[in-house]
Amino acid sequence: MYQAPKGTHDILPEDWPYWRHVMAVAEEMAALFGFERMDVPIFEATELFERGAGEGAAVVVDKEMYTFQDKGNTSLTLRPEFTAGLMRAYLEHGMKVRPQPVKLYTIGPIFRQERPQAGRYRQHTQWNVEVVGELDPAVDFEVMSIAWSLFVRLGFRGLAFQINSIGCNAVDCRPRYIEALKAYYEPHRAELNEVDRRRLDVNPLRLLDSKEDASQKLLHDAPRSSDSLCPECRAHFQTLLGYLDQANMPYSINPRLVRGFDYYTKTVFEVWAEGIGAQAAVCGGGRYDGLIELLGGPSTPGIGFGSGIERLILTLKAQGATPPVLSRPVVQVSYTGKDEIGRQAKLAALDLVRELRSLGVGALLPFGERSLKSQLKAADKAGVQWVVIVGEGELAGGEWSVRSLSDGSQQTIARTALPAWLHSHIGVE
RNA sequence: GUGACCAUAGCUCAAUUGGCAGAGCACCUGGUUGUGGCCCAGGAGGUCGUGGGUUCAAGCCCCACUGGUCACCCCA
Repeated sequence: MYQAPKGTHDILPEDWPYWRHVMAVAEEMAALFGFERMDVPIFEATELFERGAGEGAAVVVDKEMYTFQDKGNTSLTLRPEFTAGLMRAYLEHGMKVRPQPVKLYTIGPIFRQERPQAGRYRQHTQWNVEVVGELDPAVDFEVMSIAWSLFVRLGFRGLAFQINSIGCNAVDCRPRYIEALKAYYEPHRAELNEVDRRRLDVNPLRLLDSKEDASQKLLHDAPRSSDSLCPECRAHFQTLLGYLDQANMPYSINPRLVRGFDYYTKTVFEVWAEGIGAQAAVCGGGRYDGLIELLGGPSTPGIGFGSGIERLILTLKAQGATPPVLSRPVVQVSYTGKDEIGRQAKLAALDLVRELRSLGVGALLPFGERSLKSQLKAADKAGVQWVVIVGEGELAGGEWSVRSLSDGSQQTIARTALPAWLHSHIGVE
């Protein structure tokens, strides 16, 4: 038997109500905040993602990307994120001539070859929101607000922002902070395990979200990036926190919240919700003022976030939320009879469902040679309100039987009057 | 990539010391010629994840692989 590739999932009919609900609310929020949808290809030139990730992360990134050669020997990669592709499109279409900032969102699958675990898949679907071309902290606030609004609208409980500023690449900002961090940890090198010693050498910021016991103890007194910001980054951060205060949006400054890639600057944030254990974050984002320049464009600020739909649905289910019910057909047209009468009845049923559907009335047609009993059972399971029965007596009299499945009552209605009658009785019990 | 646990019908799970493959739900049919839900009866549905090995005999023991879950690594 074939099975879906590791880390991928089928979305079954019974899951679709959740998907439709989450996507509809995301679209609704985008409209409310004035974001426009823009879609980018599912694969891009490999180099885009490699350069987007920066030198330091290239090795790690390569390892987890789905990269392949096409028949023209071009190296392509299934997108492992949205931001790089969206910024490529921003540059390619000269979007800097549009009114700034450009507010974009997109929804679609992204691909990373990681070991699957709860809420983490090799193919997952992300809602991604970006604002390009404006440095105002109010933009940071706007982006955080749209994420927040989505989760509130979905009814999530236990919501809280985690926020931090990791500064910029100015010498008196993050570089100075990283030196301070190294200076703090270096005397304790012997206490660290192998993984954290490697972090100390390669990516000291990552020591901050280490889950190792020894590092946990050291964390309490470790220097905080938000205390080591240059004047500009400090002012940006303080202004943003002021906006959050004024809006009464709950946050905690999390000095351990960092990002792995060099182009991230200033604001980083996540939203945490009750629900699915180790993966508490329902969205993660940050400011990337260095990215567009890294891709060969003019220095342009940007900020955005991504939120995994699968994880949102897991959270919805864990919190016991149910998506809105979908409208389903309310009528079934059943037919019965032997030989020529059966054929006539089936033809009449075909005509009636066609007419009902053209009036916008959802109608089901049973198939095969099932007994009337079997057809009624199926109607019950399908949840229809009315069953029209066409058989020998009905054909002879020109009046068709209409049975209400809710109370079992049954009446006859003239054939010509039936579509209008049903149309006016939809939803009426 | 590392570690732990796991894999039997569509789903949830049984199967004694290694000795005939099972249940509930779901699906189909029937319970008198044309009437749903409840009930009753019957039916269909399995390479016991895959491939090797041990054994007279393997769902059960051993090995490998594939996949799942959880945590780590990493997290654009």
